[in-house]
Amino acid sequence: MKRSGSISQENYLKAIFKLQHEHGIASNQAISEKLTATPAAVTGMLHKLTELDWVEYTAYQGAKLTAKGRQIAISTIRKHRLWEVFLVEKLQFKWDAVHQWAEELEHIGDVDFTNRLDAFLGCPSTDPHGDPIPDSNGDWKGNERVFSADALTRKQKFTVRGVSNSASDFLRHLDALKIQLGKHFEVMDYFPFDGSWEWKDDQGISIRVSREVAGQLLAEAIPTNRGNENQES
Amino acid sequence: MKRSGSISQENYLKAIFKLQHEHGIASNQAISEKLTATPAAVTGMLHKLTELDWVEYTAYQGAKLTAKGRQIAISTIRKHRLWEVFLVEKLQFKWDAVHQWAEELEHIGDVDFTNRLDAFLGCPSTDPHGDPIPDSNGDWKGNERVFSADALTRKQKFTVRGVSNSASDFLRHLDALKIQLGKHFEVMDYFPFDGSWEWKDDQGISIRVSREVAGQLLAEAIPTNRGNENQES
DNA sequence: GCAGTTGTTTAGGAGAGGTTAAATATTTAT
DNA sequence: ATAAATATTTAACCTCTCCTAAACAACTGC
Ligand SMILES: [Mn+2]
Ligand SMILES: [Mn+2]
Ligand SMILES: [Mn+2]
Ligand SMILES: [Mn+2]
Repeated sequence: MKRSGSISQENYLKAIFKLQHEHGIASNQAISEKLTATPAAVTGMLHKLTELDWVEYTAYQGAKLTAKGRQIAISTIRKHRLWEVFLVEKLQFKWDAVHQWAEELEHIGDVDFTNRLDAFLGCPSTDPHGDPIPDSNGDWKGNERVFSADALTRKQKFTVRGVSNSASDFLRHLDALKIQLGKHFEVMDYFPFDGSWEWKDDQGISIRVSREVAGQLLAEAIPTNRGNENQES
Repeated sequence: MKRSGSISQENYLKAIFKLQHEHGIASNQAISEKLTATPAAVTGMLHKLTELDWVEYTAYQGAKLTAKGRQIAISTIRKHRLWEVFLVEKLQFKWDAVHQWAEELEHIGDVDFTNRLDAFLGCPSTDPHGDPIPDSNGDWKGNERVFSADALTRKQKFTVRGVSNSASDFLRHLDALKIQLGKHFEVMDYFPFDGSWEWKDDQGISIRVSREVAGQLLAEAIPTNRGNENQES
């Protein structure tokens, strides 16, 4: 089995998929920004994707994926995230360096290939940035208990679960702060003056975290332990 | 660092590299057959590659790689063969199924990426078809003791070292004959009538091998053991 | 409700990499 | 040496995906 669509088409479907989740519909402009193409190019491609029946598109309104389009988008995202796991776990890339390569690798391989990669990696459920990896049926479980770290409250203990921004400079900044996925912190203080925080890690080491950082970090609250130590399964 | 040339350009350089080895120069027709493109397309691309200084090309004569062209070709071949090892060793693909995917994967990754992949795979020296894998300097050691299996002589013991044809149907035929790389055989008989052979493996199991098969198998002779059992290191 | 701003589409065109068919070179055979 | 066969190049055109500039639709403010 060959690639579903061209590389460019798969990139469009992926972009529309993500925008549809955020805004219900993917506007021409939003797509054009996400793919750094001109709005004119987007209009042209939307016509083609409509022809292929992968997108439903009303002029001046925006685009939504059809069932087939969504399937292709999800399978591309699945491949992207699996390759990212491969790059970090097997090739020892840092998490800020994998996106560019995954952006190319995601267009390679059919269902069988992807399932083999998945199995080889031990069927991971999230990628190096905490994003869920769809299974071979295109299903995944979002973690509903995850929320933006700027919604934390004093004394709250939490686990870092993901980032809502995978830009290299942000990820390297997290490295500098020694913030990694899975790490536990406790909220020590909040400073309304600039929206910054003080968090303390397991070793009792405190870090100062800016509003910008907290706003793009995803956290999961750890229930206050009442005679029950291990919340992690 | 990004890709050296476009995917198409890399495919041309690879084809020219191989043809140059076989015939000293890559003719338009040979290239066109190897890439299943029309001769007209080849002429066009040779002009472009000449512009880039990756190829030296004389009209009606043929093409040869420049130093830079050879470097790109070798690095592409290195990636191709490393990915093939990955697909067989890590994703459990059969050796007849890896070429198609490697043909796409070979265009991904820079020098650092490739070296990481190489290290992860344990710096293999040959791919699943016995072909040598260039190191990061573009050097590799060909095995001079390897020759075509149709040049064997009766009573000769040998090791299967490679295939000179990686087509799926040939590889599956070898699977059916239980012929694998590294396996030892002894030549029991040769039948001039149809050029076929009888070979016996380690377990004393005999197989009949056609002229076509022997002609595309690469063997390495095992020196007749004079009080020296293990020739393999 | 109408002007202005903003977003979208259309028109025209570019470049990369192909194709087919015709024109040329080159090689082979007589 | 010349005619025929074969290989290569050129010419014209195609598809894909992108671009810029101009036309057009849809919102916004008042
Ligand atoms: Mn991509
Ligand atoms: Mn990711
Ligand atoms: Mn290729
Ligand atoms: Mn191979």
